[in-house]
Amino acid sequence: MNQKIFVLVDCNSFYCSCERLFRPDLANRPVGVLSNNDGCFVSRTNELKKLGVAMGVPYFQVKEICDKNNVAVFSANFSLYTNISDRVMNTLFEFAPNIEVYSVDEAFLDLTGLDEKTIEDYCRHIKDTVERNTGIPVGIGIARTKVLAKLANRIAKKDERTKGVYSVLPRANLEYALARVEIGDIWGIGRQSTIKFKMIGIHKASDLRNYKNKLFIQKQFTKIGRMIQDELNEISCFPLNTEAPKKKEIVCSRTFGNPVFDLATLRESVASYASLACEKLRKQQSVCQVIEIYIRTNPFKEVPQYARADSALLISPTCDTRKIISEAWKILDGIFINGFEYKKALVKLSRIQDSNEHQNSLFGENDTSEDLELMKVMDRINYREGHETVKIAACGVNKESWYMKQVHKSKRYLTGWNELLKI
DNA sequence: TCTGGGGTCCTAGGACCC
DNA sequence: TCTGGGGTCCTAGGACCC
Repeated sequence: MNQKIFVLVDCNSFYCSCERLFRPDLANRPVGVLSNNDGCFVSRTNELKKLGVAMGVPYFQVKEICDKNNVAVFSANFSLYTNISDRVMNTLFEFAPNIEVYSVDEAFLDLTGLDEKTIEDYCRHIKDTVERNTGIPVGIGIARTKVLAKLANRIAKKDERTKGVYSVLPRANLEYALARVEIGDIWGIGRQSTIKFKMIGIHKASDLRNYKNKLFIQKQFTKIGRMIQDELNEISCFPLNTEAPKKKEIVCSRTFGNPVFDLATLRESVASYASLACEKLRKQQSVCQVIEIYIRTNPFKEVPQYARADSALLISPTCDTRKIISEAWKILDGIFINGFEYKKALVKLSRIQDSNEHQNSLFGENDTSEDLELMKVMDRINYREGHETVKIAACGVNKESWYMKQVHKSKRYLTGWNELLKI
């Protein structure tokens, strides 16, 4: 039997590592990156983790710790991270023809067929090359299945003796890893399932692997649960997906920098999010037929609460920002109630179809070639000259009242001519 | 004062059909 | 007393991921 070999390459503290690239002075300082609006920590270096700052914790709750320990705190700079991610992935493509770019900081490589005696050395070579080419440190896990590669990767990162590469191909390593990793730390097993697993006496990965009643697992934890169990037994269930499929839904939402009370401002934000969503829609050459709008107040604040969503089905699918905004506003007007303190709005496009395959409507207003050409020109200008160089007037010009706060943002070292690193 | 954003998959249950 | 059976399609909501 031709046994598969999956390798998971995962960037260490990815956003933080990106920030460090341009600030070598931060090499030994704790670094953290915040979510939009400078809300919560979404990336932390080991130094910051050691200070007890947990993933997802609100910044204001640990600000004192950060100040006291000279933590370098950054607002998220996603265009920078995406750019560096591309460089990392391009380097990985040199090592394997079949790659699944799983997220901004992770990729699975199919290394089936390589000599198992030397595969660890090969992976160390991959690791060194990525670090040399991009400056981003990575950890690598090697296994027969994706779930096990994830598990191996976890050990590679946690255990310094591995020096960042760990293989569970050897029997002894596999047993060691399975006995050590908690059930809740397995890829695909979240909080709810962890509770259920523990109730039936499954605490470690090895417990699940050895559990005899597969039917029960399937019944209680769905098909996915059974597949995870199989993967722990080195039976591959999750294949490598080398092509990124088109999105079936496109969501754009933001928390406001300041609370919003009036419909006019809410409309501006919804128009802006709709524009962004439409750009993504056109980028994958799709049209959509359903638009959903959601607004809500701040659930953390002691004020009267309100949240509501509604959607509209278009007669003819479209990717025209103007039509989407006008529909979005109709929905918004229907769910808006005066007197609340709004904190967030969301735009979701769904029933997405291929733009050249969808059926035109006999009755609705289909996108004309002029409409499509206009959108194309807008996208081209904005790509070349920067986001919102041209935009629909509905998005507003002065976004200060609602636009997100980013007090600690680093420069656009790679995407803005005026902000290139000076040496 | 201050708490993120963007996705996918699965299942149960209702609507509907013959 | 006693009230079909089987199938498909769709959607909402839960769970999970990074």
